[in-house]
Amino acid sequence: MAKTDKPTDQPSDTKKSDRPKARLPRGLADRTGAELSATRAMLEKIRGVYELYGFEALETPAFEYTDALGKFLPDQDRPNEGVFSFQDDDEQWLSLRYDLTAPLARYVAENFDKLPKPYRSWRAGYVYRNEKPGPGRFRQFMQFDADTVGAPSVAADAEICMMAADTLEAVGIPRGSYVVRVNNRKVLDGVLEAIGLGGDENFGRRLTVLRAIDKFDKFGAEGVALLLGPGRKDESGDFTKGAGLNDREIATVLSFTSHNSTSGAAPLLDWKRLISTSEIGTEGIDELLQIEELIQAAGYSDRVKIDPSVVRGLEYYTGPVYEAELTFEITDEDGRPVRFGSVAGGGRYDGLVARFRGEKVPATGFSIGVSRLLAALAALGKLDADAEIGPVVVLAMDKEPARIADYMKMVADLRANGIRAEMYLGGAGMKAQMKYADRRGAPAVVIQGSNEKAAGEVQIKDLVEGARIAASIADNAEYRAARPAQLAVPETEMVAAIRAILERRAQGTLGLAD
RNA sequence: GCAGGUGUAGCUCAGUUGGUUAGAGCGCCGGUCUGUGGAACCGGAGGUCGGUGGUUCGAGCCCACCCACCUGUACCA
Repeated sequence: MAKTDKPTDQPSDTKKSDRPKARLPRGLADRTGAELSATRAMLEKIRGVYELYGFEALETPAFEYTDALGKFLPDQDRPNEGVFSFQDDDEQWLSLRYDLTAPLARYVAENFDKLPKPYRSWRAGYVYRNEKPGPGRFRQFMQFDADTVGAPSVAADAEICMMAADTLEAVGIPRGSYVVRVNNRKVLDGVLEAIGLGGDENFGRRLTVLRAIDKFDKFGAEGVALLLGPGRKDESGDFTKGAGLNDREIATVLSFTSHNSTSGAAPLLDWKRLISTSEIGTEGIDELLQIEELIQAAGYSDRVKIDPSVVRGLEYYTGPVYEAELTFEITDEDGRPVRFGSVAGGGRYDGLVARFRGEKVPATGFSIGVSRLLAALAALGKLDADAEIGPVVVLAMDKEPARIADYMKMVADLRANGIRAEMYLGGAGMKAQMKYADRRGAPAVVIQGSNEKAAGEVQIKDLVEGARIAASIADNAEYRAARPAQLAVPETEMVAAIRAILERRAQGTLGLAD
């Protein structure tokens, strides 16, 4: 920008206070190079597993009619509570999807007659939730779902649990560093019945109890007991009201849910005796026994385990529920342990399609939180995070049109040979151009001033090698004079020389681990 | 939503008992340089001190309200 001595020379006709502030809305994120390619690679791996299991692709739009999405209808005062909503020309409410299951239910209901049953599909895409963002929690995030619609058998549930395990391993989570935990909502219902919380009038308290159980991994048995009983006070002194159960009832609930993940039929049979008075509970246990049997037969017992503390979506799931949890711990930069917890979850939702069709359509599905899984992989060091190799940069040493044409020709030659290349298009001098090339991650630059031009040569500098050599040169004058990792070649050999550098770089990357 | 905390340049922070034109380091942009990334030197951009209102001759500093962010918690399809 030109030097100015008067503020009236402002190039913009807007006053500073009128200019918008360049800022990202909270809870959203920009993503660039390495992260994007890592995401792409991960999505490909997940897709590979899903398709191997026989699921087919489906894409639905980012928004739907609000009533098709479910119970989160906007009201006049707070139309965007929880979901982002807006009105169409004809006043109908539309909402951004908050998961990929509700749109699937709509799609299946709308196309029911055309689809093979069971219908097995996968979907990947961004979903939107208008809630308070936090670390690792965004208002736009990606999910990757697979669902089987029209299959009443628990074999469909067992299959999805096994697929979840295969998927986590495919993206690089080692066996033993995760567990897929399975429960059955019917068992929890049976427990609730056993402590006298059956019936419509206890709906609210049932929710409170289930929410308390869901906090097991966060607060432990004592914390959950407080939430089941009188309530719990957190670190800031804020108080959470409890479910008001008495000691015996609390003990009953905990006798189920405080078990760690298990496998084998024995504990299940114990639990079955405990809730033998409850018909629904007994049914739930029987389903879990079947799942356990299928999992054992397929050899997944070390990865997929029964765990009666899994709760998941409260008013949503009707049978088996599952959750994939990462079990390793990582410490953050402050040395505090970070748990990633659940990276995927799902369950059976026999009521969702019925909303549209009246008749029950049993379905079971599973959703991976792509962003969270990606963060976990990054922490594990499992991301293919080789820094992207930038383009070869041809420096614009002279700015006359004829010379620019020369540089453009060089770039064209490189591109014709499949080498990523560009001419420096900015207005700055050579030093700034070198900085630019450095920042772009360029493997090499091509330099041709008038001297080189007269000699029919170009200077080619290997930036990676150059940086290495430069590290041992302290004095600036010496550094400049040395021109490290730079060689002059005839113009006709420019492409070959660049290619040699790129090949050396590609090999060097493998050995750079030390 | 609730509870607690924090707001001065892109980042990390100074800023006297309230007193002229709000500073530093790092970063950023450019130059010194027919030339070379890092280093050095020189120059530059960048702040209505989170916002609004109040007290005062005078507010970055005091008061009120609001907003944003952080931590915990609630909710989470």
